[in-house]
Formats: sequence, C-alpha cells, structure tokens
Amino acid sequence: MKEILREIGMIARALDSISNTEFKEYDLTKGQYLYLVRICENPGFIQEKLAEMIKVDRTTAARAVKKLVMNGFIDRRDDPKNRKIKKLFPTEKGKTVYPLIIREHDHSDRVALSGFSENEIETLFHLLHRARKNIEKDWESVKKGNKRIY
Amino acid sequence: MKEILREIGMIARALDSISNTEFKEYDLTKGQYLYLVRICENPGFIQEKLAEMIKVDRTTAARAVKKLVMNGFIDRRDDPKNRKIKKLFPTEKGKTVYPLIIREHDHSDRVALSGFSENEIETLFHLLHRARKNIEKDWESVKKGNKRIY
DNA sequence: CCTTCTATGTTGCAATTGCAACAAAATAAC
DNA sequence: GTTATTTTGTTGCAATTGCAACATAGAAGG
Repeated sequence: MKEILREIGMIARALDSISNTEFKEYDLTKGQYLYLVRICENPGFIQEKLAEMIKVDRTTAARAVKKLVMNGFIDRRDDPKNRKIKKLFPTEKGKTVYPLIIREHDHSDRVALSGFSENEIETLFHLLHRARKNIEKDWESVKKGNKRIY
Repeated sequence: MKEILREIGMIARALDSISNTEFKEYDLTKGQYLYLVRICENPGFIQEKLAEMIKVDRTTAARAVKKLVMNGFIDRRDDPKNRKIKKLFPTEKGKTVYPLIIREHDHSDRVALSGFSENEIETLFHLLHRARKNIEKDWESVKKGNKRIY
C-alpha cells in the first residue's frame, strides 16, 4: 500500500507550491510560512524544537529563522536561565501576517477536503496523526545517524 | 481542520528525509528516487508528465532527469512521431535499483501504518486519493499563473 | 570537582529547487 | 495554409536545503 505515501507526497508538494506562490505577496520567501505559523502559535519556542516539529534539518531551520528575523517577522530573545538558547517571538509584523497565512491554509483545506463529510474529515485527521507519530520515531532515529534494518 | 494539511506536510518531509539518506547508498542523490520509480513504472513517459505527476516544477524535473541519465539510471529516446519529446526508459542499472526503492518504501509504509487495520488502511488511501484529486486542480491552475480567490 | 555526553547554535561547501525568459515543435483556430 | 496558442524543452540566476564540521553551554555520571 505504498500508494498512501505517494499520495501524501503529492499533496504535500502541491500545497507547499501553492502556499509559496501565494505568500510571496507578503514578502515571505520559500518555506518561511512554515516557521512563522509555528512561532506565532508557540511563542518562546527555540529553533531546535522548530526543526523537530517541522521535520527539517537543524541548519535549515536556523537559516529560515535568521531570515525571518532579518525581515522583521520575528524576534530572538535571550533566556536569562539558559545562555545557550534563543527564544523566538513574533513581532507586530509577524502577528499581522499570521491570520493571512491561516486564511490561506483554511482555503486550501476547504479545497482539499471538498466533498468530505464531517466524519471523513475526523477519520482522516486521526489516521494521519497516528501515521505521523509512527514515522517520526524513525525520522528522529535516522537523523541521529542510526540505520534502519529491513 | 488545517491540522490535516500540517500532518501531511510533516509526514512527507520525514519520509523524504529518510528516503534520501537511505538511497545515498545506491548513488541516488536528493529526490531522484521519486523520478526513477515513476519512470520504471511508466516506461516511455516524458519529463513534462513526470513533473505533473510528482508535482514539481518542470525545470526541476528536467534537471533530475538529466542527472539520472548522466548517472546511467535512465535513457532518453527520441520519438519518431514527435520530434519535440524525449521518452524516458530505465536502464538495466535503473531496473536493478527499482526493487530496492520499493523495498524501502514498503518498509516505511509498514512503519507509518503500524497498528492500522486493513480497513483503516483502505480508508486512509481513499480519503487521501480524493484529497489529492481535489488539490491538484488548484496546483495546476496556480502553476499556470492563475490567482485563487478566497 | 572533573570528565564526558548531550543540546543548541553556527559557518562552509555543494547540491537541489524554482521563477523568468527563451526556444522550437505540434496543435488549434481561422 | 497561415497565424496564434499550447506543449515540451532548455539555460541563467538566485535562492533554499542539508551534510559535515565545528563551537560552546548545560547536564549527567563518577
């Protein structure tokens, strides 16, 4: 049933592509919306956790964050307790863009799930959530350099 | 219910990341497995159709194909009927790698869907398939330069 | 306390990615 | 049959992406 993972890949690339072109209007370049929404929803997050949540490389997240700071969407603040980490917060500008991102996502959602019953939407979400939980263990392990046996 | 699209994004990035590290062993660089499997399963395909199927930019597909040719995984052949297109076929080397890709995908599949009943797997596939069909219309439209209204 | 290990962050390459802009063949429209 | 449009392909930038390798702060183990 590898078709499932293919469908997921197709959907993800299509959505990402659409979002990227639509968010250029707000001066967000490729992929940045991913980070900005998560920071808005989890103010104080650090970039390491961001990378884990989004499932990208640490250095990729680091650069996306740097650019978001440069363009005034977010702030990095020192933590008095832990001098190693930098906590991330949306700026006013970031907070302004956030609802626009959500609006776009909601629209894509409506398009993707059009014709679905409430029940089907619930089911899809729960199944995907479980699959994600399953696969993220492997992702973390492989990312740390472990080899999967099969 | 925008969480659905987020879960899809997370799963897709995690799986892609895992596959990319695992396929380095066969000298396939980032993303190439995507194209190679489709060419093996649809010999004679042209790169334009590949891009559409995979949901990437035409030029991205063009470059992935070029590299697969360079590294001896596929062949490009002229069509006697249509001098514009180049049909793509796996080489012996490509055909050898194909089952290894499938094996990896099957493993990821088992991991992602572990704990799922046959019924749940069926359901998930059909829901995803419908969602993909829904969203690919928008993708094609946006790719052509159209603007979505919402 | 000291050493070791983990967490978090960075910079330097080398590659993929994608938009614009172009080309040329094929198809559609008249 | 000629012109316009669509299909298919390319190359030139400019950007994101990610691995390797490094740095340093904090935590754990003794």
